[in-house]
Amino acid sequence: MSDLDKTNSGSTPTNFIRNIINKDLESGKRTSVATRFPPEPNGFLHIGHAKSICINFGIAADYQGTCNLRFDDTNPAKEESAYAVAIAKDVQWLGFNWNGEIRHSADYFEKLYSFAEELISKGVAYVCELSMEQMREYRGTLTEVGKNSPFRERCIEDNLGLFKRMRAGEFEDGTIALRAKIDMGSPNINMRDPVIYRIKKAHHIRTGDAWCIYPTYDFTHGISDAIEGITHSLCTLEFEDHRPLYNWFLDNITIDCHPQQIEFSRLNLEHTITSKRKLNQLVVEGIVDGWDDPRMPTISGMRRRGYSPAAIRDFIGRTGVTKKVHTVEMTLLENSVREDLGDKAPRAMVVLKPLKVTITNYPEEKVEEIAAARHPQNESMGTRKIYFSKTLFIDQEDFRESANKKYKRLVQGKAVRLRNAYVITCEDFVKDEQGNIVELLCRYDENTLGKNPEGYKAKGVIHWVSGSHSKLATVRLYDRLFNIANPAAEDNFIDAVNPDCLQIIDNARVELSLVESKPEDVFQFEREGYFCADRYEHERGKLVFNRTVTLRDSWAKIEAKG
RNA sequence: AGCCCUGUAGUGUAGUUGGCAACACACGAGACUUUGACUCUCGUAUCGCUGGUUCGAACCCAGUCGGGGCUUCCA
Repeated sequence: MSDLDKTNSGSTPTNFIRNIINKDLESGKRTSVATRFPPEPNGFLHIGHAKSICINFGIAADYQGTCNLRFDDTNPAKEESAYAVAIAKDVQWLGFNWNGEIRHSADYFEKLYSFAEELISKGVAYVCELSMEQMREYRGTLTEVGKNSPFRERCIEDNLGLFKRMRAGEFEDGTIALRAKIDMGSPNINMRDPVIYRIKKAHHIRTGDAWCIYPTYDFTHGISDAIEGITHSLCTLEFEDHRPLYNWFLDNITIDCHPQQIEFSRLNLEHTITSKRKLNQLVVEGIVDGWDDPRMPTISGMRRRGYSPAAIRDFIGRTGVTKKVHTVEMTLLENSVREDLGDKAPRAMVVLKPLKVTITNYPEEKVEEIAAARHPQNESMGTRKIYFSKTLFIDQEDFRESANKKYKRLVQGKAVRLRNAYVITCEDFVKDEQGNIVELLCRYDENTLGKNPEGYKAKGVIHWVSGSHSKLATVRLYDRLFNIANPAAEDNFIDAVNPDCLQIIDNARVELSLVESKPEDVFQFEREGYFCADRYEHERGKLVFNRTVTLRDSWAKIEAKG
């Protein structure tokens, strides 16, 4: 949790929810704060959930309150245990600890059933035998009021008996339901006698076959909040119209706690999709390699990409909390990632597209060991050994036969600094039959290790590795999954998938120190970007790195302008 | 169309008793640099629109226009 404090303390900006809580605490309406994160275990958590997690756990932590993790498992047809396991792990990985044991709405099924009986006894709930189609007709539309069900005035005793028979399994799915008796003429459709219990003869991941009737979300959620003593029930905007119903249930049952539901807007991210259905489609159609593919906006995908929990939390903090629909730029996320990794990631040199360089005036068998800083601004991170020899590799992008003055890399006849080593001058180059440059012939200046050359200047600094002291590695260059800002608005979002979202390089040359790296270790490959050793596939004998994010690249902008 | 919510730089937020519109990211210009990185400096808004109240309005009032959500026995 110390990691958490570092990024959040003091810098948490205020928002309308905190303002409400502050007032509640000042007025004495509340004396403590209790929140909850209530996912349905029907899919994997994504960046949108991260917002809800950060808000709920973050507020609880800042007010010395508690935050429960509760699985909202009221629909056995859609829920799976595997999702529940993955969700809990993701929450922990993000750096949060829930209060006590994991809760489940299913744990309250017996209480919920009693509360339903209470509503029936008070004459504000009834068993309705309208079919689903009929119920839809009776409900009316957005502009027309609904009409009362013919079963609405059934007597309390009959309702009680029928409800018991529902529980006993005497009716088939969809034939009968328990409804709240509210107002079929309400302009808020949620108040038009909503269903509170339906028949579902399905196996539940937690209660097994104990029940064949299941409470609906609206009935379950608020009561579960109240049972847990939640003070502020924070949810997304689409539940706004459900708030009157949330309150109605709590006002009509006997319970001594009435949490306040507060809605905030969902997180939308440019170039990203956060619909569970659409993310599933990407997986099913094999467009990505699974829910944890580094291109996915899932928590597990971002983890595999190399985004740290601190970076994700920082990003969420920067997006703020309001009720207005918004779409955040991808650069904001990338900035949080770079800022975090800039401090934490040790530097290393990796050549993605190797171009052989022969130092013509360097002795054949000589090898020099150089101690290179792991971090230019943080000496405490120490040094690693790199090796200089007659045969080196630089990146193909770092050499041109000729170039204008803006090009600060190696050009024939010009000098350049090899990062952490000597200044070299390119004298000649070799082309193959196809005209590709395959080798550079350069001289090195032996008086330039740790000092500037005398009488001339090196134009720039490029990275390199030694031919004899480097290893081959697989490097995956990830780019945004969608080129367009709002793929969700497309008729077919699959068509908007960026064809270049993954480039696999299997002959990258990495400096020797990287052989020691472990899965999930992060690095800055100098002048290229931040990378992490793959969580699953990276091993000592088979190095696999994923690009987390590139470095900011002002040269790309200059070059694009021409 | 009924009900509910929402409009402040390119983007996201702050602006809580009316008093020079703040911050971050992005973008542009420059400095520094053994990473074209980092860091630093400077620049960028007639607060959706119209009218009213006021010495003074992002903020108060009226109207208007735009964006979003709601018609699952989903959550």
